[in-house]
Amino acid sequence: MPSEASDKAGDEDTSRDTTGRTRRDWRRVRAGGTAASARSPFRTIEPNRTRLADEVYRQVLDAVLTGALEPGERIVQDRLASEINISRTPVREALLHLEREGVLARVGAAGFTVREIGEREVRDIYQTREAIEGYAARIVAERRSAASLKRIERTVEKEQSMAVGGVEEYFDANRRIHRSIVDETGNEYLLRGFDALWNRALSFRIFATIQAVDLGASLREHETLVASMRDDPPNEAAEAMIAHIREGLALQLRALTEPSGAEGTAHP
Amino acid sequence: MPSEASDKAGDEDTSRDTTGRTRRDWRRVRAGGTAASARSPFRTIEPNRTRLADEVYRQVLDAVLTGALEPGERIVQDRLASEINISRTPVREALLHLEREGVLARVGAAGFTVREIGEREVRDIYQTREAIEGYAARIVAERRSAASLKRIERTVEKEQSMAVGGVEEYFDANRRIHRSIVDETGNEYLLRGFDALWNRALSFRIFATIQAVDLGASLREHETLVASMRDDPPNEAAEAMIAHIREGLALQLRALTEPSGAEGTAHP
DNA sequence: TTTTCGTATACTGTATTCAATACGCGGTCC
DNA sequence: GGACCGCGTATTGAATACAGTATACGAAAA
Repeated sequence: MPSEASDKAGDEDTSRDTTGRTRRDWRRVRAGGTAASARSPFRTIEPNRTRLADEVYRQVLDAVLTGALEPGERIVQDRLASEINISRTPVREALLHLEREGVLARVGAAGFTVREIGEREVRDIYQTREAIEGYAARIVAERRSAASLKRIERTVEKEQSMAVGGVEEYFDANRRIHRSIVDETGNEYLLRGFDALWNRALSFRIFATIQAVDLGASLREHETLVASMRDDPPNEAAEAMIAHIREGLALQLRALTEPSGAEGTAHP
Repeated sequence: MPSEASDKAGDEDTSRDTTGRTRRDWRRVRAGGTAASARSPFRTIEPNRTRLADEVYRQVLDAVLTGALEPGERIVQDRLASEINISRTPVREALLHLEREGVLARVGAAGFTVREIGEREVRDIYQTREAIEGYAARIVAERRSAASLKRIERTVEKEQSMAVGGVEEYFDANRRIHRSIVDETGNEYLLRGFDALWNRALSFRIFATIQAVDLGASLREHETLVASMRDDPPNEAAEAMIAHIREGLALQLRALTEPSGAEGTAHP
């Protein structure tokens, strides 16, 4: 059951009452998810607890991802707020959030801008991917769980069949494949790191520069990776993943320097 | 030059002028850090741009780290704000920041609490440390830079001599040693991940439970790690680091289950 | 006594207002 | 013509005000 790493911190302990009033034991409250009160015919209705700030966050991130907001473009809280007809407060919160994630940059009294990216940062991002995904491959290989491998295999197959469209679809499929591997570790921290990293990478449209790629070859590589996790010792599986990503970096850098469209195999 | 990974995104490009007014080229502005305007004898004096929210963030984090705020303890925006004599706005911002970093948890209409941690999360944290630090060891070993190794070695020596005090000092020294290795990768993302992870770990006082540890043995292990990075192939250096951390996890878990104080070697 | 219901209120989320600051434009001096 | 300087103003940061919701406490009923 991947992606469900809810921390059921089982400690229980009555908290010291500093106010003198009887009060709820805050240590046990909502320490993870709603624990589905057993046997009710009613489904818990998730209220519209949509925080406006989250909505704004999503919208701005999408805009950056789709390129509607280009790197270097200026973002003004007040203007954005009035554009979507809310107050500045949630807008501000969302922008600060994006800044902390490295997508935006605060620029003094002049607002925010979409951050740019240079070759150095591309390298760093790919390197960090190597750390996270290489380790994930190691863990999966260590566990050698048939179920895990099966799920990853299925993802590879599914995405393989779906990624017949343009480059965009392909990269999205690729992302889901890689994500499924990290997901299988069941480690919430690793997965969060992965997502943050890809968000950041995509926000700079790193992958958009690659045009002419051999999709088939790339997908075959993923099958190789799965095979390595199943059959090879853990450190070799990690090596394979790292090599896979490293080739992707090389391709990326080639595409950056000669923007005529890169040749060769694609491993974004 | 570690810890100074300022991304000098060298792209330059005049931004299209949408407003018609002459305006500054927002693409180049503050694309990372203050890029030290070349050759000035004066150091840029960072003005009192102390955002209140950052101050609050720091204070609350410190409180959690020192244990002044215990896990499960409730935090109310309004109360905190009046305690430090500012308005609720920056307090709110700081708390949301801490929530996103996993230190606090939002608890519906009842405010925030300091998040608790369970064994599962301890495992995840240590695992993620393996990913980041293991990879860092690999990179350092790959580069085999004499300067890098020297710096790490010096850090180990220095911290070794300083960590004669209590357990607190020892853990802090240990953290600096491990951090120096990640730092030598020069990768901003890895380093940020490392810091976030340790902040989170420390905020739960994971290490505080270990009492009786053999400091000398632990320090010798660090020397072994350095030797491995210098002399062994990269994947072996990574393996060594992972093993080192994994032993630390084992010790930690033992300490968690039998709170009588653990025996044996310490590798936090 | 224990459980259920109703209401006061204690919170957060959002809007609005106030204050400070750095940007950039226009004028001025060389 | 180009560099410098000062002021208006755009834009953020912080404070205050407002509204909605879930919590907690007390009263009533079983």
